[in-house]
Amino acid sequence: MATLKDVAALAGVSVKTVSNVVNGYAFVRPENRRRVEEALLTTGYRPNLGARNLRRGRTGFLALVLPELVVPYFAELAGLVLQAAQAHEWNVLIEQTRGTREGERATLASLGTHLIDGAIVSPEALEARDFGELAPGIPVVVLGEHSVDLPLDRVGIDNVRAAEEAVRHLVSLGRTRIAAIGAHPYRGTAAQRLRGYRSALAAAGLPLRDELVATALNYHRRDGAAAMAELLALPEPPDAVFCFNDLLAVGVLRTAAERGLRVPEDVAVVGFDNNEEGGYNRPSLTTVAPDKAAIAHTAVDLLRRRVETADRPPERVQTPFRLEVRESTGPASGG
Amino acid sequence: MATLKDVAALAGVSVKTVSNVVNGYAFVRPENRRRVEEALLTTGYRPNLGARNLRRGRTGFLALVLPELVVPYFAELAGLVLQAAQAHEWNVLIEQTRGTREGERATLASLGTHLIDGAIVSPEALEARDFGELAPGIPVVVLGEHSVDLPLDRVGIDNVRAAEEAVRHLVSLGRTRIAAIGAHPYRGTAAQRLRGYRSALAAAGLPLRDELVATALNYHRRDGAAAMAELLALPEPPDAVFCFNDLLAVGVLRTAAERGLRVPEDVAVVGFDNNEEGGYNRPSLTTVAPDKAAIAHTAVDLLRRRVETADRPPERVQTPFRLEVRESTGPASGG
DNA sequence: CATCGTTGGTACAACGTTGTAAACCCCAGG
DNA sequence: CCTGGGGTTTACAACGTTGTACCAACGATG
Repeated sequence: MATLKDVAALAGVSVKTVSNVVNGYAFVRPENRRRVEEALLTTGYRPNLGARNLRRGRTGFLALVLPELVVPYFAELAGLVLQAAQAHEWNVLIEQTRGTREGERATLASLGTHLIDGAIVSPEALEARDFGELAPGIPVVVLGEHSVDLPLDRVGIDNVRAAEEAVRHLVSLGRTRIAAIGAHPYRGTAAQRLRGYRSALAAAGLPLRDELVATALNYHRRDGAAAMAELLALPEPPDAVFCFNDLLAVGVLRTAAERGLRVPEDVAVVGFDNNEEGGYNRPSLTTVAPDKAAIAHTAVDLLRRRVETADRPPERVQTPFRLEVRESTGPASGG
Repeated sequence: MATLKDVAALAGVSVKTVSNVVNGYAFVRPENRRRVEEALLTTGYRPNLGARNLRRGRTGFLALVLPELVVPYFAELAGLVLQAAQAHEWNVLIEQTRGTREGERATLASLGTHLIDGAIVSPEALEARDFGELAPGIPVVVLGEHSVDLPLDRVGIDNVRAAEEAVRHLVSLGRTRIAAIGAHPYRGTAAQRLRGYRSALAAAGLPLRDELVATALNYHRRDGAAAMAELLALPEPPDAVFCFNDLLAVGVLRTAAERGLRVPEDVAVVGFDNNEEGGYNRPSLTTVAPDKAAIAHTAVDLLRRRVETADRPPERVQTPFRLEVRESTGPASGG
């Protein structure tokens, strides 16, 4: 593969002159510029980014740390981050943590090797000190809530308000036994959504029943199905379910259908994330729809600014969301 | 961030001795080794991979080129490739092409910049010459079929046989008007699956009806829904549909339900890819299930061998698949 | 004609790492 | 005492790029 040296030899100029042409330096004699450009074409020169970055002190890489790509929310988000990063000439390195604290710690630890300019991290189980100890000096932007407050840039929606809106919607349909699926021992977003759920119930004057709050250690379809099975075994089963993500809701819909329940007539269901999948379900899924493109774009932009000037106070950006009302809480269902 | 030089200064030895310790060179005096290791700890040294790779001529990166992450099949595959690559100490760079020829050309072209050791490419619209011209000398493994035969390593299932098996299954249910959705002007896999569809019909003595073969320029849910709407507008609509991927099938199921058709009683539906989503649909989706883990693992391994020895004859590896029979072709449905 | 500023070009060093080769030390053997 | 040969360490160059400093040529100015 051709290097600057090869091009220079062919064009009969110095290496630096070729470098100047490549980088658009103004003062090059037309004659030389022509010769260099010709040589560039015939050799098919492409800059060695590794060397360039070594020299420039930047790597051109950005890490995107997330639990797993099979979860549609993260797949969609990753796609959008890829696009946003492209605009800033960043290559994206995706790392899966499998959502475990060990996985997340290991990933963060392997980050500190000069090969990335910064990281966008979507944590699930991380604790505060993990960041400080394991990724020292690396610019980091955090997606969503996390349990402990850290001086890091952060992007996400207002989960409390979003959950409130979802539950208020169920209340407005006349539902009184509204369950929640997705409580979690240490996930920050889960705590926020639970808080919104509770405050909305309280605001509506509905009682808080512990048996209607189901824990989910994972947020996959099967966990939603399992949780719904337990809720339906209650002496007084719920007439509405608020799920902390769409996958849980899909599992809920499946279980409800298997038990012969009609949605929304017997049980109304609301999800969270607005995965494409939910719109094609039968019934289609009412869901909290965060503006994922805004999240991706904002995260990349925050990271860019953090990389440029490290000594800025950390920012906390809230991106918009809306409630997407569909059949699973609608007036009539196809089911 | 600490460099070898810093560590060397602290330990009172030369840079090379530190390098030797870091790389496990045998002949270092115990006294010096101890001092260096101590200095490594106190400085928190981490090698600059950019520089190391520049020197070694390897980058430690691998590109995964695919149409889009929002398509569950690619998200699942990407997750598995990430895992497989980790075992070989490769970082994975994901590039989205959006499935267009221009996108794929641009991506391949941007690859030739020394920053990756090789690429795993899942092409949709690429033509033969694009590879040769745009990614010269870069080790490439191709996923799935593509139109033109090229001397490149390739991994995939036998799409013809897989499609045959799917259609045979529909025939065995007594269906006679079996439609196919997903024909495509230049996608290699589409051509193969169409061939399997045709040969299975022929083997069963069923007529080939052109109006039952629906083209889909994209393989998203909405395309399946649209194609199904057209098929149902036929004077004699199909009693079974074979979709070239699960997303199309999900769209088909949705449209069928909206028209009040029962699946599988009125129309049986088979998909392709075995996305997790399909198992939770109502009815759950019968589908061709390729062994994605095997595909990912094989692709990474082929690439490793190609990088190590470039002058091997290209290999074509076929990975296993099975037909996953579920409710959408089963005896009874919940719908 | 000397001086100056501008334009165009080059040599060199440096980014952090590792391979090569040479130097150093020490001890055994002649 | 010298020599040889191992173990141990180091200086140097190189990977491909770009910033800095410097040099050369030129026309304009005094």
